[in-house]
Amino acid sequence: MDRLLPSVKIIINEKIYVKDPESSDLGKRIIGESILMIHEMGFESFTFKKLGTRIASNESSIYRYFENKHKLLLYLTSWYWGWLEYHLVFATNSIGDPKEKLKKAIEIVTKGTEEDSKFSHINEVLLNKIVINENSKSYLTTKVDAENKDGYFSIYKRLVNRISDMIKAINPDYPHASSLGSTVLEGSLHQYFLKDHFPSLTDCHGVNGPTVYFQNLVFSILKS
Amino acid sequence: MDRLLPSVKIIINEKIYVKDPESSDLGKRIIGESILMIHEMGFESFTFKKLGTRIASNESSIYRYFENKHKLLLYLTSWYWGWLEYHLVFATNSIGDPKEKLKKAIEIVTKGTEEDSKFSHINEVLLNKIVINENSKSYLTTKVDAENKDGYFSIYKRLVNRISDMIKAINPDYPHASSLGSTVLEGSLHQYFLKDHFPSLTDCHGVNGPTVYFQNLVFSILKS
DNA sequence: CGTAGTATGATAGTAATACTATTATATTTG
DNA sequence: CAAATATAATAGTATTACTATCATACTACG
Repeated sequence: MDRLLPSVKIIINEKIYVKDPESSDLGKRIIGESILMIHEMGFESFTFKKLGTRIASNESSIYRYFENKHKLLLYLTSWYWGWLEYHLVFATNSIGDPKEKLKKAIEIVTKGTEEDSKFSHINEVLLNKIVINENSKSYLTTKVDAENKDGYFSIYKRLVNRISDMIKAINPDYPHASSLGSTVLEGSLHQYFLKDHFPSLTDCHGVNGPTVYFQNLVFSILKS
Repeated sequence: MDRLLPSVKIIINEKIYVKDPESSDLGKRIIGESILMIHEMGFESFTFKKLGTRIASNESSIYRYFENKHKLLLYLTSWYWGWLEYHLVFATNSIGDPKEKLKKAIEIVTKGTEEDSKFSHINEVLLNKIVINENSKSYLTTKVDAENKDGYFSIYKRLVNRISDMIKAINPDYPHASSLGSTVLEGSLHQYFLKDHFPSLTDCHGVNGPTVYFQNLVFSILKS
C-alpha cells in the first residue's frame, strides 16, 4: 500500500497513552522498535526493560508514554485498524456500485500487507503480522468491558460496522450483517495464522490469500 | 448435553502432562478447580500457587502434574475439543443424508453448552466459557510450531477436518472446504465472545446463538 | 509385620517481571 | 540565563514462575 496523504495522522483514543508517542522522537522510537521487538520475540516475552535497552533509553522513560505493555498493544492494534480503515475509505469512497464497493472493501481488509509503505516510523508489514498473532490478546482480558466503555476498541468496531453497512446496502433483508462483517475481519486474521502454522486447516495458500475465499463467501450468502 | 457413555475417557496427548490428572484424586481436583478459577479470574491472573491454596494442596504438587500453566491450558482445551468431537461423532454417525449430517454437525459445534452434563469432575459449561475466552492463547505463542509438531493440537485439527470432510461430501468442487471448516469452529467462539462483550458486532443474540448464522452461511455457499 | 517405594506436603530459594519512587541531568523555551 | 520540561539513572517492591530439598504419609508386597 502506498502512502496516500502524507499529512494524515491516525487518531488514537487519548486514554490509551499517557503521553502521545507521536509528539516526540523518543515516542516514535518506542512505537517503531516495539513493533520490531514484538514481532521478533512475541508479546509475552517483550518487556519495557528490553525495549529501553534496545532504543538506548530507560524503562522509566517508556512508562511516561504507556502505563503498561497492554496499553502499548492497544495503541498498536488501534493504529493498525485506523490505518486499515483509512485505506478502506480511500479505496471505496468513489465506487458507486454497492457490489463493487463491498468487493473492494473485502479485498482491502483481507489482502496481506506486502510492501512497506513507510507511513512515518511504522513498519506496516510487521505490524500486520503482529496483529495476526496478538490482536485477540488485546481484548481477551478481564478488563474488556471497562476498556470498551472507555472507547478503546472504537476504531475496530467502526471498521466492522463499515463492512456490515456495505453488506446491508446490498441485501437489507440479510439478518446477519454484523456477524458477517466481524467474521470477515477476524476470520481473515485467523486464515493468515493458519496458513503459517496449521496449513492443513486452510485453503488460502495462493497469492490472494483469504481474499478470494471471503469474497466468494460473502457474495454467495448475499445472492441467496 | 447428556453423558453418553459413562466409561468413555477423552484421550489427551501424553506430552501435555507430566502425570495424568485422571489417574488420581489430586489430579482431578487440579482439573476441576482450575476450570472454576480460570473462569473466575481469567487465565492471566490464575497461578499454580492460588490453585494450590484453593484445593488445599501445594504448588509443588501441581507441578508434578503439569510443567506450567500453559500446558494445563492445552490440556483443558484439548479435553474440550475431544469432548465436542465425541458428541459430534455420536450425533452425526447415524445420519445418512450428507446435508442433514452437516447441518447437525454445525449445530453441535456452534450451540452453547447450556447444561452441565457432569462428565466426571469437569464442568463443561464453564469449560466452554474458558475456551471462548482463552482458546486462542493456547496457540498464539512463539512455541506453536514446535508444539504442533508434537501433536498438541491434533484433536482440534481432527475436528476441523471432520467438518471440512462433511463439506466436501456435499460439494466436492467447493475449493475452500478447510477454510470454511475452520471458520465455523473459530468463528463460533468469536461470535459468542462478541455477544457478551461487543454486542453491536454480532447478530447472534437469540437462543440459537451462532447456529442459524453458520448453518445459513455454509449452505448458502455450498448451494451456489 | 516391616520396609521399600510412591505420592504429597512444606519450606526455601532464584531470576525475572511489572511496576513505583526518587533524584539527577540534559534540553528546550521564554 | 532561569525556569520548565523531558529524559536518564538508580533503587526498591511485590509477585510470578519456577527449582530444589527434605519431610511425611500411604500403599504394596514379600
